[in-house]
Amino acid sequence: MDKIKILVTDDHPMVLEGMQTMLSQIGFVVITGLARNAYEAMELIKANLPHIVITDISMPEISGIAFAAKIKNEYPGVKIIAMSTFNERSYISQMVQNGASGYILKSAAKEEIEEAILTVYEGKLYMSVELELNKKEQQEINKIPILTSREKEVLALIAEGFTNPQIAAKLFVSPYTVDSHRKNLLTKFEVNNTAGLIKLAAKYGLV
Amino acid sequence: MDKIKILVTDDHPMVLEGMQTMLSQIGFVVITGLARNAYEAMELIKANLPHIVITDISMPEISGIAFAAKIKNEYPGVKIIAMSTFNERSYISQMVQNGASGYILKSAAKEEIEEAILTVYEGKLYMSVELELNKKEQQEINKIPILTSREKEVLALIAEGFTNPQIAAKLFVSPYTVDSHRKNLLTKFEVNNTAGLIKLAAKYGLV
DNA sequence: GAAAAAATCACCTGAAAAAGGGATTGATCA
DNA sequence: TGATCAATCCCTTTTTCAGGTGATTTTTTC
Repeated sequence: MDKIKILVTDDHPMVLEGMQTMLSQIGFVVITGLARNAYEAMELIKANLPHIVITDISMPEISGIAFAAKIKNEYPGVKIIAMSTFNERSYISQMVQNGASGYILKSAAKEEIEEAILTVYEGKLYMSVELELNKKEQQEINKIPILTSREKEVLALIAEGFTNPQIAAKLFVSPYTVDSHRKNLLTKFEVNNTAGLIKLAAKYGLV
Repeated sequence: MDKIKILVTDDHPMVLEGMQTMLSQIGFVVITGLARNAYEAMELIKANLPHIVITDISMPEISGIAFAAKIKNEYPGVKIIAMSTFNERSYISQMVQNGASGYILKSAAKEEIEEAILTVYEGKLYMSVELELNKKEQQEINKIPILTSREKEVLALIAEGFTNPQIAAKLFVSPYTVDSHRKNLLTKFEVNNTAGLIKLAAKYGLV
């Protein structure tokens, strides 16, 4: 079979180096590019159209989250594997929201990266095993609701402390509409008031 | 002159790989070991006595901070360069307290690592230039309100999504009392509704 | 032992949110 | 082409919240 084309994006040269070394030891992949930021990466994607983009989550300028959205928008076929350090797993949900198919830690060993690439290449979802410290968290991730873009907007404004009328004015829609979105948010998050909503949203890194 | 002997400690294999590649490109250094944790590192220090130990700050089991103290205690002559990601710079002072002579970010390029090694080897202090943007951060930390224990209780229950009457029942007090606490919380956090309250509380790690 | 802070309780008002119902339009997709 | 979903809008009732004002009783602190 053809080799799986991979592009790696990370603002840390050290991580790029490490990734390059590791990936070069995997027979079935070929590195089509190493980028230090989303701009460079977009150029390289345009030039080479990789199968999979492995990207860091926290990068200056354009974050991995925004980057993922951009990729999915312009190249829906490209799979994305998010990469982060341990203490950033609150962003998992955001990455998944924005189209990531996999999530690995920077502490991942070669074998895990290999598995992640294969799994994602087959169209499945790969979540780092080191993430499942317990079953509860795993279950929780599956519980993270998928929000529409409008719902995300409304959620963000609610979190900022705006009331329905204020939000309605900002979005140029009727307060009734905002109320609908709000109700849908409560339903999706399975909570019964704003406090629970914001707490969960904060937990999942959505606000 | 003799080459500068360096040992690198990091729990992320990728970072070790990257460091190895980078350091091997610097003429005047030689890697005497790569360790994934403080235990391994102590063994390697014993065996080879490096001039400089470059260590990650956040590691499981023994943190970089404790590790630095250990090194300085047993091998006072060994210089230490702390390494971290961007969002950990609050630990700088602790590392310096514990004997680190240098601080670099994992995003450092080869040239900076080179400079850091030379500077530290000469007995001087090296601080990554990229660190200085924390006046706002400092201010924000000072803004975190001091809550009474009762307020913390109430805040936690609000965050759980309970209403004032429910909280009152749980705490065996009047709903009026809960309401008072709630209002004090809003005042202390300088917000005007629950959404803002929970968002801030989540940000500060209080819920 | 006095002063300050924390915790408690009370009442009122008006605004907002929650919970319930339903309806229309347009886009997307199988 | 029929189904689904997102986004929009509408209505009512009940409950909760936010803002204000004021007071008493513990507990802590100086």
